[in-house]
Amino acid sequence: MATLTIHEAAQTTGWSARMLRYIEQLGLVDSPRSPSGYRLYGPAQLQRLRTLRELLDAHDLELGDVGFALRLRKEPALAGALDEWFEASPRKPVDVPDAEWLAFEQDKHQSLLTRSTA
Amino acid sequence: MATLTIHEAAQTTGWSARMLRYIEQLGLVDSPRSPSGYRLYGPAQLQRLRTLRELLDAHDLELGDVGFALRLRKEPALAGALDEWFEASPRKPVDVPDAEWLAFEQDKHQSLLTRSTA
DNA sequence: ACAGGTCTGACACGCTCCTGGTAAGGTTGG
DNA sequence: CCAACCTTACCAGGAGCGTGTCAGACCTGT
Repeated sequence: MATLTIHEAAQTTGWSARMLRYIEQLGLVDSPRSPSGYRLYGPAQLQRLRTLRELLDAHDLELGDVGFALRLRKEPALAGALDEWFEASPRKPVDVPDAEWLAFEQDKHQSLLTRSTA
Repeated sequence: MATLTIHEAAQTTGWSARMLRYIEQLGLVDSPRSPSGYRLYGPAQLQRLRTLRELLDAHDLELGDVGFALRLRKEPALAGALDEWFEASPRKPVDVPDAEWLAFEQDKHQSLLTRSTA
C-alpha cells in the first residue's frame, strides 16, 4: 500500500504531525481520508509537502504567506484589486459603481480644500 | 503649494502619522522629501493612501498582506516558484534528480523500518 | 480485547506584527 | 530666539501566528 499515516508522513517529510494538520487547515495540502477519517498520504501529497518545505526555505516564506498566495488564486477579485492598486495611476475600482466613484473623486478635493482652509 | 506635511496628510487620509511612516517603511507609499528631510504628500500620495484604505476594508486585508503582494511583484522568481507549486499535479520536483527521488521512495520504507526497530 | 495509533478541540508559550507613545535633536516661520 | 513642527530610534502592549501538548473518543491489527 502506498499510503502513509500522518506520523509516517511526518517522518518522511520533516514536518510534525501537528503541522501537517495545520497545513491542511490552511488549505495548502489536504490528504484524502480513510473511511473512518484517518488522513492518508500518498506520493502526491508527500511530494507536495516536500516541495512546500523547499519553497519556504528557498524564498524565506512562511506558511501564512503561501496561504495568502492561495487566497489570491481563489479570489480573482482580490487579485484584480491589488493589480489595480499597484498600477501607479489608479482608475476606478472594479466593483464601485460610477456614481459612487465620482462622489469620492469630488469629495477628495472637497476635503482637501476644507482642510487647507481650516 | 499642494503638498501636505505628515500630520496634515494623516488628517485627510484617516491614517495616523505613525502609520504613514510605517506604510512607507513597507514600501507601499513613499513620499518625496523636502531638502531637509520632511515628508511631502501630494495629491498622488494622498490618492494612493485613500485607495489603500479602501482596498484593505473591501477585502479584509492587512498591510502585511499588501506588503507581500508587493514582494510578489518585485521578486518574479518568488511568484514563479509559487505558480509552480500551485500547479496541482506535481510530478518530480524540478530540481531533484531522478536518482534522489527514487532513493527517497526506497528510503521511505527503509526509514520506517529502522525507526520502528530503533 | 488490548496496545497503540488517529481524530478533533482546546490551552499555552514564544514570536512577530501593528500601533501608539516618547525622547533627543534638526527645521521653520514669526 | 522661541514655539511648533518634523526627523529617527527606541520601548510597550494587544493581537495573531506557529508549534507543542494534552484529553477524550474512536479505529486497527494481532
